[in-house]
Parts: sequence; C-alpha cells; structure tokens
Amino acid sequence: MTDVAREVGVTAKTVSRVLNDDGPVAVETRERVMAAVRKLGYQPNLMARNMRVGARDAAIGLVIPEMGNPFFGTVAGGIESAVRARGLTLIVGNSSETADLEQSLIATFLARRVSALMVVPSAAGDHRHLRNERVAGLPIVFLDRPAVGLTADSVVSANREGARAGVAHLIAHGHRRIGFVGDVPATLYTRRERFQGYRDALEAAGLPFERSLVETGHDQEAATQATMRLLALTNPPTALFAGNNLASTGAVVALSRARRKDVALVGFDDLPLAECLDPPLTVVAQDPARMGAAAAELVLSRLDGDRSKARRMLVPTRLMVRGSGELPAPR
Amino acid sequence: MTDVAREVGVTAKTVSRVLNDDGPVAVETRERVMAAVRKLGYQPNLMARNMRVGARDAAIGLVIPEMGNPFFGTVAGGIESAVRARGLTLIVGNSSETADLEQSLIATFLARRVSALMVVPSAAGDHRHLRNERVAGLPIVFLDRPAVGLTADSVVSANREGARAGVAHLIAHGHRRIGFVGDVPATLYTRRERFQGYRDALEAAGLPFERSLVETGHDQEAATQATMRLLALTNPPTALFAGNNLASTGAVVALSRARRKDVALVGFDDLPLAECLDPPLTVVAQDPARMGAAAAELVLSRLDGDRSKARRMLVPTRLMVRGSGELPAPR
DNA sequence: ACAGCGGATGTCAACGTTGACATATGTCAA
DNA sequence: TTGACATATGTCAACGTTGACATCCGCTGT
Repeated sequence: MTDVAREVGVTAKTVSRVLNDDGPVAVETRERVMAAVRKLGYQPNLMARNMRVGARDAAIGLVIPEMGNPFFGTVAGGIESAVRARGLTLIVGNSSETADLEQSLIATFLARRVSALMVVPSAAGDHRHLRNERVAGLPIVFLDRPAVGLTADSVVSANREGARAGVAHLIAHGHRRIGFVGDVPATLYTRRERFQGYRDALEAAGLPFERSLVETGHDQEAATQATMRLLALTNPPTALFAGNNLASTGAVVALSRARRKDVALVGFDDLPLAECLDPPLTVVAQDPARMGAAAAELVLSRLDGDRSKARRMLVPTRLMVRGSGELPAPR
Repeated sequence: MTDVAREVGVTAKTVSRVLNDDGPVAVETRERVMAAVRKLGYQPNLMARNMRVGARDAAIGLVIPEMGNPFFGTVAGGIESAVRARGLTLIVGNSSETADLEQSLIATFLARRVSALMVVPSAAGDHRHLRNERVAGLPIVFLDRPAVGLTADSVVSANREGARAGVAHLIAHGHRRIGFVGDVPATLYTRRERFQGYRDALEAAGLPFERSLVETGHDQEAATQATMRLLALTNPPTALFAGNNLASTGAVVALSRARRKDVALVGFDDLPLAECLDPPLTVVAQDPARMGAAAAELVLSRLDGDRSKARRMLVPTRLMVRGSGELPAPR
C-alpha cells in the first residue's frame, strides 16, 4: 500500500480511503490511485487489515471428516451458498476422521481468527477445549454429530427415527431376521443412534436382537466383506439394513457379486444411482443440503447476536421406496 | 499475549520466547507462562505473526467448482494428505463453476497470503489477472483444466486419449452410430478434449460424424433428458459415450427408465456403483487421488524453489471393462 | 578483584492497515 | 471581510507479534 502511495505521491491513508470508499477523495486522486493499484498489482493485506480493526476474518471455518464423501460435500455446498450471500467465505478442512487432525484444523482456524466455526466431529473427538471460545461468544455449530463435552448448537439428522422407520419397513414386508451393516461401533454418534433405531424397530415388533446379525466395516470394501460374512451365516438374514452410504454401497456390491437378488436391503442415506440398481435401492434419505443450510442459518443468527441457549436441530429423513426394501421374506 | 505476560509478570517477548522455543528461558518462567496460557485460553494470533515475520500463511488455497462432486472431493483429498505431511493446511473454496466466484475466492486467498494456489478453473474463467502473482513467484497449479491466458503448471487427465480409447472400444464391438452426452460445449476444456477424442475415434474408424448424435446436459437431470432425446431419434444411436460422471449417471438413469438394456454405454470417470449396475458400467476411469497427489508434489517443489518452466502433467486413464461397453451392435 | 562470558530478560521498532484527530484550501453567506 | 463549513489530505498511534540489540545478573578463571 505504501508503494502505491509513493507511486501516486500521496499518503497510505489516502490510498486506504480510496480502496475502502471511506471519506472524501478527489475524483482525480482516486483515479490515479486506482491506476497505480492496477499497475503494481497491489493486493490489500487482509491479515493486516483484520489485525488493525480488531475484527475477525470474514471467513467461516468448516471441518469435515472426508472430502471425497458426497454427503459431506453436499453439506458443505449447502453451507457455502447460504453463507456467501452474507459476504462470508467458507474455508473447509479435512480431518480424515481423526481427532488429532480435527483439533489441529480447529486450532489453525482459530489462529486465523475465523468468525465462526462449524465442525463435523470425528469419531473420537472431544470438544472441551473449545469452552473458552464458546464463552467468548464465537459461534460454533456442530454438524451431523453433536459435540462431546461441550454444550453447543448442533444440526443432526433424525437418525434413530429414520433407522427405526427403515427397519420397520423391512419388518412390514415379513422379514424376521434383519442384518445390520454399519460403522465400527464404539464412538461414532450416528452409528449409535441408527443402531438404536434398528433395535427399537426390532423390539417394537417383538423380534429378538441377535448379535451375530450385526457386522461392521468402516469403508466400502470392509462393508462388502461384512455383508459377505452375514450372507455366509448358517442361518443368514433375509434382509439387511445399511447404516450409511458407504455401508449401503458395500452391501450392494456384495449382493451383486453374490448374485443375490432375493435379499431385501434398506440403506441409510441416498445414493445417486440408487434408482438404477437391480432391484432399485430403497433408502432412508437424509437431506444434506438442508442440513448445511440449517447450520448456516444458525451460525448467521449467532453472528447477528443471538445469544439464546444452544439449540439442537433435527433434520427429518424420508423413506424412498424403490424396490430393494420391498422384497418379501421367503416363504 | 500481552495479557499472558501481565498475568505472569514478564514481557510479551518472554512469552513469545516460550511459545516459539526461541532463546533461553528459565524453566520456572516457562512453566508459569504455560500455566497462564492454559488459564487464559490464549491462542496465538497467526495473522499478527505472519505479518510481523513477513511470511506467507502456512496454508494452500484450493478452488474447486463443486464440493458435492466426488471427483473434486477425491482430488482435494489427494492434495490434502500430500500437503499435510509438510505442515501445510489446505483450505478449500467452492466456485460453483462460475468465473466471478472463482475470482473472488482467489482474491480472498491472495489477501490471506496463502503460500500457494491451486485452482480447478471454472468454465468461463480467465487467469490473466494472476500474472503478477506468477512473476512474484507464488506457486500456482491448475487442476483438471489448464489456465486460460496464463502460462502455469497444470495437472490434467489424458482426456482426449481416454475418450478416444473409450469410443474405439465401442466401435470395436461393432457400433457405427455412437451418441455423445456431455457438458455444454462452448468453454469447458474437458468437454472439448473428450469431444475431440470422440471425433478422433470416429475418424480413425472412417465413421461419419453426425451432429444430431451429440446432446448436452450440464447436470444429471439434464443429461438424463439429453439421453432420452438421443434414444427418441428416428435413427437412434446403438451406443453412447458419456463425457463425465454426471453425464454417465444421467445416461444410466435414462437407459434404466427406458428399460433399454441393449444400448451400449461407456462413461468417462468412474462411479462407485458402476460394477453393480445392469449391465455393469464400462468406464474410462480417471485417477483423481493421483491427480491431487501430483498437483501437490508440483506445488511443494515450487515452494522448495524449483523455478523451472511451467509443466503440464498428463495423468493417464484406464479403461475398466465391465459389460455395458461390450454390448454388441444389433445385427 | 575483575574481565569475560553466557543465561535470562527487557526495550524498541517494525510488519500493513486504519481510526481519531489535525491541517490546509476553497466556498459561501452574513 | 470574516468566520463557518465542507472538501481533501496528512499525521500519529495502535493492532499482536517478533527480530535486533541492550541490559542485568551471577559464575568462572586468572
């Protein structure tokens, strides 16, 4: 900026005025400044500006566990478009589903003085360390999974209800032995909730819960293997419930490889090609774009000074009946 | 930082020394400082630090056109893991495939003084405005599509060759009328290249090019409609080539809805469920993770001072034969 | 006893920007 | 003519941090 000022023969302050449309500047001066700016390719230094005005950066930090997963990508897209209208920039970091990386990403965002934080917590995360920021009034919203050890806003799917509905759907079609394929159990919130929904549905129908019908796999290939194991049981399930999009994909792959078109399947979370599968895949669809938009609204209202107590928003799911979930139980 | 210093009864400089392991500090002082840091929940201000030391931010800015598209998500993931090993943070912005947003994202990244820039150019972009940064030595790498109006590093798929191979594969199975479903033509590099590959293959086989066999759709639904139009021609194609993952998905949906299992199809870019479709989908697979990794390497070498002239890296594609591309032409 | 040295800490200025306030010049009404 | 006021610009300090250099202390070796 000083360079521009020297070039034009004015003070840095005058250049600042031109660039910020702040205070009166002679038309001719303005033009000469603009010319110099272009000539020198000057870029204002946001860091210095933010430091001076004591403002936070006009960016919102978002931490997601997996960039390649379209679910999180769509969530991010939903946030982005809602937030952009307010002149805020969304910057996204990838935690690879590990607590360490998540925490270090959060630290970088905080060190960059983002004006709000949005986090899809990784499996083993703990968010006590964000207490100071919470009380300091930094908007923090948790997505898809609630915070651990911290009272904060969150936006989550109606996991338990959705899973219950999906499994109840299978039961309504006569199935008595229903397998569950999902994430590794211990820590992941969505897995716990959906698994509870699965058990709720069994219980409501008076069906026994069998541990041997539950298999886990943390990625698509593992889910395929898990499904294979279920199919290989001496008394195999006649229907499957898949706890997330990777598990669904894995289950579809397994059924396809085993050429089993008689096993019913309901997946949690929709897949782009679901309707083209044979049979078309029945799913409990989430609404990732809406989740993102809801989270963005929450953040924006907090930025506008809303200090009411932490809210949890539940985004409903929808059963998409397509075929695979309506295969009747044999006999 | 001053607060911490006051709390302990030392100068800011001493606190700085403790936090940066810089210069000698008494063990006892160090401990008291650390205690105060924890007590006050102090977060170093990266912006101030970077400004002072004149360094660029230890972050790399990446602009992609669509967060929800797993292709770009996977590319981003590939970059991320390569770059993280060097202590750099990847921050990602979404341009929604519009030149304006792309440019404003680039501007925010520059204003934040990122240490490198990676861009998947949107359709109508122009990158002349980055000349100053280029000559200033800022590493800039373009991904998936080359820069427009700027000589710079880029990493792209072997689009033309891959498309040619895919279409040649269809021709080898006896097809003479092959439809093309892809992006809107005008500006998009990948569309142009892949379309050229399509024409190359036709020409090599001595087949005529027919404009009526080319339809466009910029999203999945539009691609479905485009495919429908091709199928409804009085003299319809017996095979289809889809120019990207959305087009493939759209074509699959259209064939599925029309219950046409006799039309051959080869898609450019792989889909997670490709092997489960009926018939399983033959594709020209790209390697997005490898593209990301290659781009990251390029950036890192530039950061290490490599000033050699701009390189274009071509990432090969691979024909995945699965079934849909081997359906014979009727008669 | 004292120079010399290294350890521990402090002082000051500067990074690029902008708020608060000051100055200079011109215009217009009383 | 004067002073009140608006316009155009400048001066200075400060944001939080750290490099360069200064200072103070106690210990060592002669």
